[in-house]
Amino acid sequence: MPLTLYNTLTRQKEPFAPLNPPYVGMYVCGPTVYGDPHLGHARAAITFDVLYRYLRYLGYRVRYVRNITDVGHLEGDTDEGEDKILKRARLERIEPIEVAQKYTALYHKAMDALNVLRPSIEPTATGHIPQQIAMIQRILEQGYAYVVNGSVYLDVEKYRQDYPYGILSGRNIEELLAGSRELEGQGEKKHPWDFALWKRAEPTHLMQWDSPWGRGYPGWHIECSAMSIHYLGVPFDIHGGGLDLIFPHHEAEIAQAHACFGKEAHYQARFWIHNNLVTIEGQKMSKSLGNYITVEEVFTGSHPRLVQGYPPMALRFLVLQAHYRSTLDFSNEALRGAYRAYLRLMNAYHRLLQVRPHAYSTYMVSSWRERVFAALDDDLNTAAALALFFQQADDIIKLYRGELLLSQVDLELLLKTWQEVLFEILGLLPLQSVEWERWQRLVQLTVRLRQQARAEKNFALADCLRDELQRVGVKLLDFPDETLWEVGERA
RNA sequence: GGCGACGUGGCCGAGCGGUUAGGCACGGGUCUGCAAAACCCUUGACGGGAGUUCGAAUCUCCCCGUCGCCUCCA
Repeated sequence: MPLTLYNTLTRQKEPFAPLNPPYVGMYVCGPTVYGDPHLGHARAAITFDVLYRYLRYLGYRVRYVRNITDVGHLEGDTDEGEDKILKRARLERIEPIEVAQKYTALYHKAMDALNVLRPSIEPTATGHIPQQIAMIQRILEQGYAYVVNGSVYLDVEKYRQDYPYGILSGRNIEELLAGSRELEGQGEKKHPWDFALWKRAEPTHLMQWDSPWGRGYPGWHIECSAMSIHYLGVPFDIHGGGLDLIFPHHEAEIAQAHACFGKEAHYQARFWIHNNLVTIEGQKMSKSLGNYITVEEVFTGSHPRLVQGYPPMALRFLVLQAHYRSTLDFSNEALRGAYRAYLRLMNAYHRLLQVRPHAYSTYMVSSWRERVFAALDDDLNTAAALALFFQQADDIIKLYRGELLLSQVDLELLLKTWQEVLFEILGLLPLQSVEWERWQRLVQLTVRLRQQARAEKNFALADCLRDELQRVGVKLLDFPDETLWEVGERA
């Protein structure tokens, strides 16, 4: 079965096939770097990280472009709004570019911790002003934009005569207009739904560039069109982002692509993929509401709503346990559950590494493996795929103890599936650290000492050792003939 | 007001016409020096109502509720 993905554009799952196999062009809207990376950033990054990893696993040569937005995006919806990065710069009393650099670094740090692979290309908006200007110029030449007072706007009314505006979001312009609030400060535009491609800058505006229309800065949506098309051509295979970007951001991108390149642009991308949002106790998390939890806070537990901190993989696992198109409600309980579940799987993996093959198998591995990949192929159903691993986790200790048997071939296939899916595709990290080997030997020694104490009926000492091990996060499994151990939560 | 999504057992979360999802937590039992783990067993679910169907958590309609987008946001 081929990989199928839900396409927002067509509102259905479609088999994925690249335009120019084996190459795949994928563009994902990255962060606007003016604040600490939060749970929403983590979810989006992990979602598309898994898609990226899976496409590569399937043998595609993927060029993955994820931008850094380091300019523009006004606070309000009027011409007088303040650029968010500039506002941050003013608050922190640093240069705008320092704001961008600082938060880009924090974003990278957080994503690295979550084992999110860096994209092939990570372009910045400020680094691609010429491409944006060129695109705007061409849109003007095609007659789909107009210049007013040093600003350039996309003429949606004109565009609608030739292309469907609202195709991605399912929006109807008349209704949109009727239902929208009265907006102030839009005097320059011919119609309220026109949007800026280029904005005239006041002399005091800190970030501005020369353009054919005077000093100014790019509009809200042009950077993604310009950069994606610059690196991937048009149309390209996959365009991704958060659900909240569908309108107006992605709708505007499609319009810009058509306005610039005509029907050849073909909705800019074949597949439009959107991940759902993270909620906190059922409520939307957003920068503007100020109720967001940062990735760093999850690690340290230093947020009023967090009971304690958890390692990065707990968060990654939590994200993976939900389908990317469902909302994910974040809570202490959910995070704790995810961490425990992660530990259980990783302990099973380490046990699996120690299993010895036998002459024959007592159960089938290949059919299980097929079901795992069928889940991934079904619109990246990571939750269903993980569920299948828990099924196996129960059997691994039996394999280890010889209560179930696998042949060399089956055992290798099982191990390969665990490694490929859990680590390579889902991007989880195993428990090992640089200290793992040394740590393991110390635990082993302590376990043996306890066994000896038990043999001598020195239960006080034996229980003391057990409690101490528990405190550093070692869980003991006593069998009649041996004692095994695995990694648990720290007491 | 328009567009869209969703309501699944204590919590999280798959399923999209008929088979146990799964995870976390919980109860009883076996085992154990005591525990843990394991195993066995049990409990407990599909917001409400009507309809389609041999059969619905899954399709249709209505109602209730929640959330998102329509303004920057992943």
